[in-house]
Amino acid sequence: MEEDKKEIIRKAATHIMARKGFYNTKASQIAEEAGIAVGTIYNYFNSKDDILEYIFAVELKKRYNYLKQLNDKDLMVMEKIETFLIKHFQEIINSPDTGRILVREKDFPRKMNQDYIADYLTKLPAMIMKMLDEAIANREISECNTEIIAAFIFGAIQGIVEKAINNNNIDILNDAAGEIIKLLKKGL
Amino acid sequence: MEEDKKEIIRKAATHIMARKGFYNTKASQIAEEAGIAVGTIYNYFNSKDDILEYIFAVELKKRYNYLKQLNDKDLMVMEKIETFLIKHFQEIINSPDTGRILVREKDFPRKMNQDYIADYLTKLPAMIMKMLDEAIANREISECNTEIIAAFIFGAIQGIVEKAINNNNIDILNDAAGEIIKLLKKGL
Amino acid sequence: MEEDKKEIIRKAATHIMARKGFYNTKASQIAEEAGIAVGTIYNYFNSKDDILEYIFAVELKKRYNYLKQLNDKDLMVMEKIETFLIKHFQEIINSPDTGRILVREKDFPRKMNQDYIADYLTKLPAMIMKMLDEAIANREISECNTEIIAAFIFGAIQGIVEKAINNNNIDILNDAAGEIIKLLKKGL
Amino acid sequence: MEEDKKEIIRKAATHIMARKGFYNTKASQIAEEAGIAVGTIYNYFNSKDDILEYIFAVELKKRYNYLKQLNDKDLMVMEKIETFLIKHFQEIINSPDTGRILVREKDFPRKMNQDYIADYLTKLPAMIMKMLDEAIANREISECNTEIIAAFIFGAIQGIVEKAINNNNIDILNDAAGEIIKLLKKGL
DNA sequence: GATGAATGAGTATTCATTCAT
DNA sequence: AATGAATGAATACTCATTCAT
Repeated sequence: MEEDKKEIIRKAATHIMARKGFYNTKASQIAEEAGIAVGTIYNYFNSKDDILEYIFAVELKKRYNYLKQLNDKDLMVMEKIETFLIKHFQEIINSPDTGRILVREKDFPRKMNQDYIADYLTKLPAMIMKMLDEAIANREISECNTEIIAAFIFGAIQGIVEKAINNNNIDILNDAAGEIIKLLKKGL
Repeated sequence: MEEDKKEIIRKAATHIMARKGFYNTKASQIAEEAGIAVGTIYNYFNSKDDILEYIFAVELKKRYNYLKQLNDKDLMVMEKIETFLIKHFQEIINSPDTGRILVREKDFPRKMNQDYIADYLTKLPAMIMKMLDEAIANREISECNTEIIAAFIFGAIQGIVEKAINNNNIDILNDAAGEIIKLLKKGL
Repeated sequence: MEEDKKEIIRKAATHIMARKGFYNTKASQIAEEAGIAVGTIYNYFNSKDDILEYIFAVELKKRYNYLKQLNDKDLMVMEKIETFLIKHFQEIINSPDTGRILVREKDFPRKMNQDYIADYLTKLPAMIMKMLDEAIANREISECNTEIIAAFIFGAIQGIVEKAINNNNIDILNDAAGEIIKLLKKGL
Repeated sequence: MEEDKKEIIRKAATHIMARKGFYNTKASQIAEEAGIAVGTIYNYFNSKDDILEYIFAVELKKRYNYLKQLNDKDLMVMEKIETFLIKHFQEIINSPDTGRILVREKDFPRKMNQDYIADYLTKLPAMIMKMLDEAIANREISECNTEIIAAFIFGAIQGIVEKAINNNNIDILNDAAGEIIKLLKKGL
């Protein structure tokens, strides 16, 4: 029951913030979209900032779980990366609103303790870097500055998501994973 | 004289906005940093939004001019892209504050007529895409979806700039252009 | 409940605006006089302009209702005008603050849609003119330019109210209706 | 020379204030209309308030002089009043902008020492009252409350001027004096 | 738990006035 | 005397958050 209401608020907030941006989203608008009273929001979240944190937390958790599950499988590293990209893009296709928030609001100035946004920005690239290091060790790809390349890949993904959303052409995400992997496999 | 004052304000605003983000930057802080009165800001800009637009306009103009100049030279397309990347990263190294604003505030919801931020987001990737098309025509690189790849490259650049700034490690930008070009040359 | 709060604000605003004039009345002063927070004003009104409009709307409605009620009665036209004047002056005597605002702020430059101030200035004289036309038709008074005379009477009323308020001598309003009617009956 | 510049400013201010009202008239607009710099205004006036005072002062002086001149003539009192009304309306016809300011801004909250606006509001009705008293003494008109009737006449004049200006029909002022005098002669 | 009216701290912007040139 | 850039005090209005019901 409590989870339900929290989810309703998260979805309403995602809807509005994707369209107006965090700072132009009013608590009252979220409440209206959620079909509840403003006060109710504060029974589930401490602040507006908190809602944004939670949106990131949910997405981050999905990616974590997926990667954990992926690690147990017996796959080439580049295949893992590809599978992950496909999964990531799939999530964005399912909820472009969330996608827009992930790219737009990731640099949000933080004040909170639990910092899922910082995690998102730090840990995901770190995991990509780790996978690249592994791939080099396995001699799947040749030597490179994996820190730079990981940042490059992480940014590139964001760039494509942004392009897809701004152009209102979510479909390009379907081809994107393939195209990127092709580039990376050849290029690395 | 007028330009001087406008420049002073632009620099002060860049300084503060890079640290606090646009929405957490107060007009009074900009004035203090600039060593002028609050009212003076509004003798040179119509609004806070206007200042951000201007910051983008200045940077966009620099890139335009550089690319125009580059087009006259007799270079391979991939060399042009490389040269441009080096120039771009050099600018960021010279003013990381500006770099941070370019990546952070680019999705800023706009209200103004003159829209330099939108231009920055639209025209720069479009120019990269055009260069890629040219490179394919010249058989410098093999066929690919240039729209996706251009978005990929544009995003990747932002990702690296962001990483460099967030990690307070501007130096990686020195290597970044080379590393990226190596990847692209091989991969495309 | 909502009406109560709106009324409280209307009265507080009337009190201050009568003393300082619209432009020298601060939202904070109204709030203080009303014993509420500044923000609360804006839960009931969209703007300071809106409050002034509402003050006029309330008074206009009173006059309308009174005239409607008067029309059903079987009276000579000049008696109706006299009765209306008495009523009008009585309202001013009851709330000189409102009276002062009605005469002082009627030329307020308007920006709003609902325009009760314009109505007040247009419809009340129009009704007086209509009554005069009727009186001429009934041969109660002789021919005259009713447009001019209506403007004359409407202005005259304001002049007396202003005089009464400026001289801090509200009592003259008690005699005013009689004196005016005497003049009009003889003069028209 | 100094008078010239002061006159230019007075006229420019009259033009703008008649259209926008005192509080919506900016010093910069007056300067622009006058074809001078903002600073120059303050070489001739101490403040914006001061300009409005001056506008009233000029008009008040005209009426004074006219009345003084009128007193020397051998006329019935009611003829004097009529002549004065004609003169007053003539001035308004010549400069409706000034007319609008006289009626609109007369209740302007004063802060200054020299107070021509207060004079205008006090002395002109007082002079009308004095003339009425004289007329009663001469048995030109019958007994009445001259204070009320003076306020009535003064307000009535304003009402007609306002009507003429609001309806953009200055011409009714040509008939107004006659119509009013007819009413007063018969009615008093 | 849900509500939504009340709160009041917070800020962009304006504009009369000044004064160095 | 004329200028107009610089000033900064002043204020309407917003909106996240609270809390009595």
